[in-house]
Amino acid sequence: MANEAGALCISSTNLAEFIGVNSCQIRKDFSYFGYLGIRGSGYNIEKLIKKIKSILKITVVQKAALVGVGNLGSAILSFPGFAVYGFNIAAAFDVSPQKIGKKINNVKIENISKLWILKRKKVNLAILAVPSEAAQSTTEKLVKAGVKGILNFSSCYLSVPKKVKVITTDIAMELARLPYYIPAG
Amino acid sequence: MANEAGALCISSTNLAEFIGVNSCQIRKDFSYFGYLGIRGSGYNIEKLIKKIKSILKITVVQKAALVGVGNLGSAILSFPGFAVYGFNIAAAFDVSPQKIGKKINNVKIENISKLWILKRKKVNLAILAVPSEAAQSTTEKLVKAGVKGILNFSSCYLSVPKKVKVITTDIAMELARLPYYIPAG
DNA sequence: CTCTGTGAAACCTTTCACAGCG
DNA sequence: CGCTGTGAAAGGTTTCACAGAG
Repeated sequence: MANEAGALCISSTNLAEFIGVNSCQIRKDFSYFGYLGIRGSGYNIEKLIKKIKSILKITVVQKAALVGVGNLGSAILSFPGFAVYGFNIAAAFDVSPQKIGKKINNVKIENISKLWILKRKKVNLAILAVPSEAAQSTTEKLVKAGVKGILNFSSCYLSVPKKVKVITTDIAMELARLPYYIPAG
Repeated sequence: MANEAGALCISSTNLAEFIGVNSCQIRKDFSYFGYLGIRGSGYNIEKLIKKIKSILKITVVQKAALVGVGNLGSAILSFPGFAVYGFNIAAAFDVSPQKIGKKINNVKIENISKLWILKRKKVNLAILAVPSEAAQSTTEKLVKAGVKGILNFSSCYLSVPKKVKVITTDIAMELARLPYYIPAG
């Protein structure tokens, strides 16, 4: 049984169709996680979610800091989607005196010079939404504050020690990928 | 000669180091574009940029529409980064009467029921920043309005005709990828 | 009979290593 | 001598096809 709300299981064929890939892709990938399907019925959805969350290490609530409360940063602070994956924006920082002290979505904006408190607060993850010019220097402060993972929204390459992981997502570049697929006319 | 500001050429080794990949990767990839390097000196930077822009079809200014002027949508409207790739946000749409008629960054927010004007305005690209519940139905309206490419910020899969290209970028999912790389402790 | 899990085959990407141009 | 461009080798991923569990 593999269908809409209330279903306990989903087959590789159904799941593949749903996300637009081939069904053996799903089976091969899941097989690397061990035996988690039931022959004849498919994959138990709850078990699958638990397994994926445990692989991604998002079983417990993860604290993240936001650095740079401009337009994008404010949008991120108000973004409801993080809760789905169990994220909690535990702190926000900016340089602008007009912003420091204000609260957005119940998170108080701190002076960026106080980044070191992340170490004490045991915040491992940071979302970097500062202008490109400030990206590398802010990254270095984050690394000093003990941050181990950075989600970088600036369009530049960040140089970090090997133990720190950076994921860059450049909105303008994503948009720039679209015209390639569109026939002229 | 391949170095800082003012340089005309960059070698595969330099470029590779700069973006964190292997140099033969660069040479092999560029070789598919034809002969564009100069043995002994490297790749002419200006020529390289032109070539990449022509492949991506971003040599002329591309018009894009924004749909959904919430927190994220407003941030996108004020985002200066699109100009780098020659994008122009030519129109913005929302459902909320409080927002319709207002201007952000010199773009007037229109009623979403007027999406059809995109056809007349020859806008091929749309940035979708509406709540997940509205994503599929808004997509269908965009397709009817002749949009050929959609940059989707909602976390859901969009079903579209084959001739339409969707690129999804889920901010929360990007953040969810980070903990995997971080050793427990 | 349905659907998983998996070897084997096909396909694709990355790296090596070097001939040869500027 | 420096650096590109490229065959060949290595490495990785996707698809096929089917045995066998439920």
